[in-house]
Amino acid sequence: MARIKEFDRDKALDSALGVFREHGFDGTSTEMLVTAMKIGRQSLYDTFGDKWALYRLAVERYASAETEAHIRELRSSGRAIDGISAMMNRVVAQADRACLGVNSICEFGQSRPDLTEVHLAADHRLRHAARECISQAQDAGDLDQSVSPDAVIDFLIASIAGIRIAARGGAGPEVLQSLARLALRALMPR
Amino acid sequence: MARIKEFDRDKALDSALGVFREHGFDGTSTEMLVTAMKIGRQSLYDTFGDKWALYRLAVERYASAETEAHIRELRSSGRAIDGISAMMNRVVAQADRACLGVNSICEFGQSRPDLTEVHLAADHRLRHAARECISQAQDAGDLDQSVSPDAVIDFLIASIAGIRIAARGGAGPEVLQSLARLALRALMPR
DNA sequence: CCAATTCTGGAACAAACAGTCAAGAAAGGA
DNA sequence: TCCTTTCTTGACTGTTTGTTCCAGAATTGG
Repeated sequence: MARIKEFDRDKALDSALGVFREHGFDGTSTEMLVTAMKIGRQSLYDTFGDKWALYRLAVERYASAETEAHIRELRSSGRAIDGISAMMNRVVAQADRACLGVNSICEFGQSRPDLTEVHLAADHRLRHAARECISQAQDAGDLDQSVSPDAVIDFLIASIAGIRIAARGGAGPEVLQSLARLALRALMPR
Repeated sequence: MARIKEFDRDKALDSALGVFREHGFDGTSTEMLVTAMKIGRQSLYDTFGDKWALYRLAVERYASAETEAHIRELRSSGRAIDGISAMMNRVVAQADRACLGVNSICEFGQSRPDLTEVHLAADHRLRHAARECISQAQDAGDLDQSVSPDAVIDFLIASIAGIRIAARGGAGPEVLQSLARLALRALMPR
């Protein structure tokens, strides 16, 4: 058993994540992985099990980091609505890099229960944090009260996915910005 | 050269489309294709060239049919805004089947120029038809005038993608319905 | 400095892959 | 009937896949 050290493990996982994110699971070969991770083939299998386990781990890591980043933005400002804006702006700013979450949902749908579990966990975590923020914004009169917080989150998440797909399809920054602006418009009080 | 007859060709292409739509390009083997299409391997290669050509053709066919369906809904009613609603409702109603357009953009991004071309053509066609409809709705006071028609189309397309990703991720009909409703809300006059 | 551990590189594996070949069945027309 | 074209079938090729095995280099700890 040859495990690589903890420090390199995380860096290697990040490299694998980058490949999966760009090429998907089926589009990524072990050759591409060992090259990008700069470790031997054997170390890969000893450390991560097999290709699928590595993929699942990468998705898990990505989902966790992304969720954390969303929440950080949500809480970045005193006014809750500004936090929501900040979250969407971050998505727009980073839309040039493919989203592993959207990618994996697209590639596998609901066909892999262990993957679905990962998505559900991240969704649950983000939903929990966002609910609070959204309620605040509603109380402050910055968000329409007639839309339930859960519906708001669903809409924001779907809008984020839409923005990322648009970006992957070639849309420029100004278009993405407009998409985010319109998404927020849907939630404003009238 | 053994070409299969025109009638079967279309049915076979539809079958291939169904497989690609569910499993993507890399996730689909020629074995799966010949089984689903119910033709011999040789007929496949003689008729369609190779796997990639068949895929491109399937995407082209799908994009064309989907664009046509969107436009049909857009023009289904006297009031333009009702047409837009109808388009979104159709998307919600059919969201249980994966979208080959979203799928192929997710899988290949901008890396295949011949694919990008197909997407651009469909986008152009839909945009052209929708512009007219949106202008009408704006003139009728059913859509906010301050948002440019092109921005409206981009937003609608992105929202459709978002709805479809949500569906593939497991969202139920009532959630999808709510997403569509909120998307339209963003465009309403205030 | 030695010995155990950890990692690398290359070779090897069976399975699956996309694509080709050739022989024959089916069908259609004369 | 016979001949030509159209299509199916199954075997075949070379490549690539994911994974494992093994010998040796590097690193580590005592």
